Amino acid sequence: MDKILDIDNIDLKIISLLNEDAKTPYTEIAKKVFVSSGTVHVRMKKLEDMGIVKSATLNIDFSKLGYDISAFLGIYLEKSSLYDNVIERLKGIAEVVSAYYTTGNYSIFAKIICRDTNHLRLVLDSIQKVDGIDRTETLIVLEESINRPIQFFDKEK
Amino acid sequence: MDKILDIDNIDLKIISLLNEDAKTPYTEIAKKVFVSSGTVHVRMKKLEDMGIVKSATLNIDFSKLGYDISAFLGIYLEKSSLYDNVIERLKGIAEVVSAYYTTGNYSIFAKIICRDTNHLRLVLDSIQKVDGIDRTETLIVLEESINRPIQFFDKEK
DNA sequence: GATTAAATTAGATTTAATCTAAATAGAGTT
DNA sequence: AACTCTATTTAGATTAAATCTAATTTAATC
Repeated sequence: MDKILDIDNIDLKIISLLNEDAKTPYTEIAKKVFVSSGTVHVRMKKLEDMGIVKSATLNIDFSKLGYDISAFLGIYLEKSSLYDNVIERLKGIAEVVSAYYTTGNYSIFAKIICRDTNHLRLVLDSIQKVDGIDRTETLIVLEESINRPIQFFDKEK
Repeated sequence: MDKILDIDNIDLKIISLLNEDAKTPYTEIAKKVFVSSGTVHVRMKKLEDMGIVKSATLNIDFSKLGYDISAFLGIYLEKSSLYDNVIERLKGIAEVVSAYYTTGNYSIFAKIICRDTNHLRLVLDSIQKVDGIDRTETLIVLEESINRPIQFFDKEK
């Protein structure tokens, strides 16, 4: 029953290598993991079928694309029962890239990405207008010091 | 001088499409953007050379890999001048996946991913032992309701 | 409208992905 | 231990894509 039991070290190594660069050819992965490229295919197919590997995305430097400001938002709701409604509304705001239900003071914890301070102001306005949102606290990101995938294998040690 | 001027709608469409699925063949991207696959290559090479597209990573369902708990940490430092030192120490903790310098109360805002509550406790312990960290506030993620890339083109409208 | 520079394209070549069938390895049974 | 069944891995063949090059088209400037 436990999905984790179906995953061995070969799977984890494949995931780790592809997580560093998802465009690495399976033939190259195969060499590093000491199996055939066919096996890499079979394993990746399994991982995708199991829903463990969902897709591959680009790692984009948004600031170089003119999206210079990102911010975390702590959102307070009027009633916590409004959670689902508010999430649906947030999905309609393109600048919202993530939203979480978390323990702590906030009802919703979200992240937004904007071009500049003016754009940020517009986005905050549209979020504050969403029915059910009481108030928000904004943590503007001034520096991203760490941003990396989980490390399954400790390289240092 | 402005990097954004070098980027046109073709670039943005290519990025958008590949951001949904980075493994989409360039030939297929080419059809959707109405250019040749050679152009997609040239554009992607340009975007990579400019550092706009940094790499491609897998989108992994960590809970299915046994990493069931993620949490945001608001970290208070004894002195804000200790920022760089503390970041270096956090880089040594495998479970820390991101860390930011933000406005607001916290000196550092970080995210960690753990297997279970016991693992979380161990990681929090090791973080609280880092020299320079005064105290931490933990926001445990109970549900991830939104997690998506920026949408350059509004699909809804 | 001619000239130059830049970007795009088609087509050839190299490389990788994918598929299939055979070989191997593993687990359980007698 | 030999046998059977099953699952996994592999090599090799086929299909498809990436990559490279040279030619063409497009755009910009005079």
